[in-house]
Amino acid sequence: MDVIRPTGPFDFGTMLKRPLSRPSKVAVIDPETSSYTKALRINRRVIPVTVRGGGTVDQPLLLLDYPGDGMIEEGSEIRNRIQQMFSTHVQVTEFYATVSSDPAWMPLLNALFGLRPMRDADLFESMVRIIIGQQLNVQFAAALVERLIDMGESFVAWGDGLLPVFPSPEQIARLTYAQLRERSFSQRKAEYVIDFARIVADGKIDLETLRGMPDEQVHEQLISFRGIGRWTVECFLLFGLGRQDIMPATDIGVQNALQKLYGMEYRPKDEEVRNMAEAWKPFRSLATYYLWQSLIGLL
DNA sequence: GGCCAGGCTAGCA
DNA sequence: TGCTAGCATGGC
Repeated sequence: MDVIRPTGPFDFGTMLKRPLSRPSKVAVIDPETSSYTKALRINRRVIPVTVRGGGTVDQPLLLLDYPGDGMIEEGSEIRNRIQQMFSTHVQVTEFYATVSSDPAWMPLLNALFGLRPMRDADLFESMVRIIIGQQLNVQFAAALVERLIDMGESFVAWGDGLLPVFPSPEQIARLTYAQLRERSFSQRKAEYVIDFARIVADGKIDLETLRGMPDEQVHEQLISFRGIGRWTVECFLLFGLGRQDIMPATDIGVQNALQKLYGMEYRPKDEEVRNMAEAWKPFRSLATYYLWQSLIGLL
């Protein structure tokens, strides 16, 4: 049994109960046992990994379970991915110190104490999910993602059954626009998703190289592709690459959350959002995540 | 039934 | 450079 010890506060149970998007077939969440299972693509292998929460919020544990259990060569990469996915290294205490001088934030901090951003396991999957999420309500976007997963028809053995795997770039590259159109994708969205998969499958971009680039350079690299605009890059920096100081100021959800948080009579536009966010540097990603969380109940 | 949703592109001034 | 109509579907 592989063990990760995040620094506290870290509330795994709350994280599982409050995913920003609806749970997906490729990520099995069981809030009762506080467990999360997902198949990770690592070096052409697909490995189902189960993460269980343990310990306390102040002294948390993450218990990893996967075939080969610590003995396989992918072990350290699995640890890395899980730490990234659950933001175990994020400086949440410093974030609290930064925003707690603003009384408006206190209810949010109290309700979500120990919550860390949940990131995507895989850069390709992350971008595809974000493209699909453009402009659509979260619920419908999640339904479209599920339909795409169904088309991949890829599974890995898990327990007594099979665990669905998010389609690879090659699998999506082989689809036709018409196939996605039949499943309620708009023509444009079908093109964006499939064209992006083809770019990756053809090796015209290596997403892994983006990990080492500064935010601005990632933006420059990605913005040139059709269907990828500023908002999409910012969400990719957040959910894919885990950058710490991103504020997608054009995001309608962020704008609504700020209007609600401060009881504003109008919805702030991007310029005003950027100005407000100056106060949350260098933790604007955490601020964004908490703002999004404030939209899904409890507050 | 109409407006809106975790936007983007192409076309136009 | 900056602005906006059109996209397309489901949720509320």
